[in-house]
Amino acid sequence: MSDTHTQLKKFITNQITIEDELLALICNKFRYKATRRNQILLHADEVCPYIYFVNQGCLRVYLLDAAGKEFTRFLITENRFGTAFPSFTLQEPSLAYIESIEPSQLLYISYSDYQSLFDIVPGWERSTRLGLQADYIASIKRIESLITMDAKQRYQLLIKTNPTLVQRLPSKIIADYLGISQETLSRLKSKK
Amino acid sequence: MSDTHTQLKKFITNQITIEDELLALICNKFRYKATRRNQILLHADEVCPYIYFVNQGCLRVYLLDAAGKEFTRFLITENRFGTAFPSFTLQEPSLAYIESIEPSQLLYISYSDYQSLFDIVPGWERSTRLGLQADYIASIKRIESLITMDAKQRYQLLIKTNPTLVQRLPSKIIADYLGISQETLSRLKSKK
DNA sequence: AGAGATTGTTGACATTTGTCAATAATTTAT
DNA sequence: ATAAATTATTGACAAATGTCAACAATCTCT
Repeated sequence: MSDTHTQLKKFITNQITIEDELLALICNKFRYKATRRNQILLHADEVCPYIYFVNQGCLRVYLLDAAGKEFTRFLITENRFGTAFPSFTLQEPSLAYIESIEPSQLLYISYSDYQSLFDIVPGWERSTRLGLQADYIASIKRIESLITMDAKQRYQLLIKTNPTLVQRLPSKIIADYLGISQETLSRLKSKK
Repeated sequence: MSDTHTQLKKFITNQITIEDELLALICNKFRYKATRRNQILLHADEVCPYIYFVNQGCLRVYLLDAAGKEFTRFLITENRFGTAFPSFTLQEPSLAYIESIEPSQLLYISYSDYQSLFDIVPGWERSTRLGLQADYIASIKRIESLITMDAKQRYQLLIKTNPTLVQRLPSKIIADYLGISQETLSRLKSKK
């Protein structure tokens, strides 16, 4: 486990002060998994059993409507946690799919292990709260961009806040993350 | 304090099991405030000093762009917590304003008292985490509605999930909460 | 109760964005 | 390396929504 869990350890010790034994207690609950490109980790209507920590690669949480159109709820890259959050948290069927859009190296923990850590490890609740705070703030910013900005402004914001993502992912996916069509994004790019 | 804090107590005991003395310790940090209609509680560019709990009435967290256009980030009604979350959490200048759109009865706690409770009261961290989880899930649903639905669908969803809000607030505010113009909303309503 | 302010409605038109389709470019898998 | 699949671009057009303006309806405050 040594090497596979170092990023997770760093993530946690960045948030809280914690003894090595307790940190190990947390890390022991996380198992390692490598995925291929486009591998589906969760289908809609399933209850999401895991929350993932991305060591390497990229996860995409997306919705699929009746017409087969896809909408990207979240993109999760290195050193971030990600899951179908409502489904995992409430243990109810997911509206979203999870896939690894790149070959990825992941850690994952089951719902029951995740829950047990709240009682077993002092500090885990704080670490989780801080993570949630950050994720919630990010989602507020996203809502704001969706209600106040047009397609072009949102694209430029994304380039500014997450330039790597834009370079790294097919623009098809960037487009539906921004809530616009592939064609509109293509036109935005050519017009400056 | 008896009566003014009963709703808050109920909110907390709904989430966690807690002894009366500890619950009192929490409640003691919350002060009471009555506001008039349209009273501004926070201006943009100020660091938000408080998080509010709404006993009665309604808070609105909104953005104002250079052209004077308003965008409603959140509406907070009875028995919910609300604040300019990024500003309060990170103690940085707010992009948003907070106003009470109705005459309201509020409880509020300062940032430092809020922080101190994490260390003083076992259970407060859990209560906060659970609240955050719920708020984060709500914001994810909102993002989804913004990227997957058109104006009409979003309006119908709001009617379904929050019928009271739609009746109670001026449709101007409902419109910019939905991210659409007042005129578009007016047309949606007449066309069914 | 009534004046003034705010909010809501409607029409005409502009703008943005989406959709469909054809083709080009790129990537992937063998 | 090459064929097949995927992704990106572009054009023409349609649909959704925004903007501006005029007016009506409704609140609100004294």
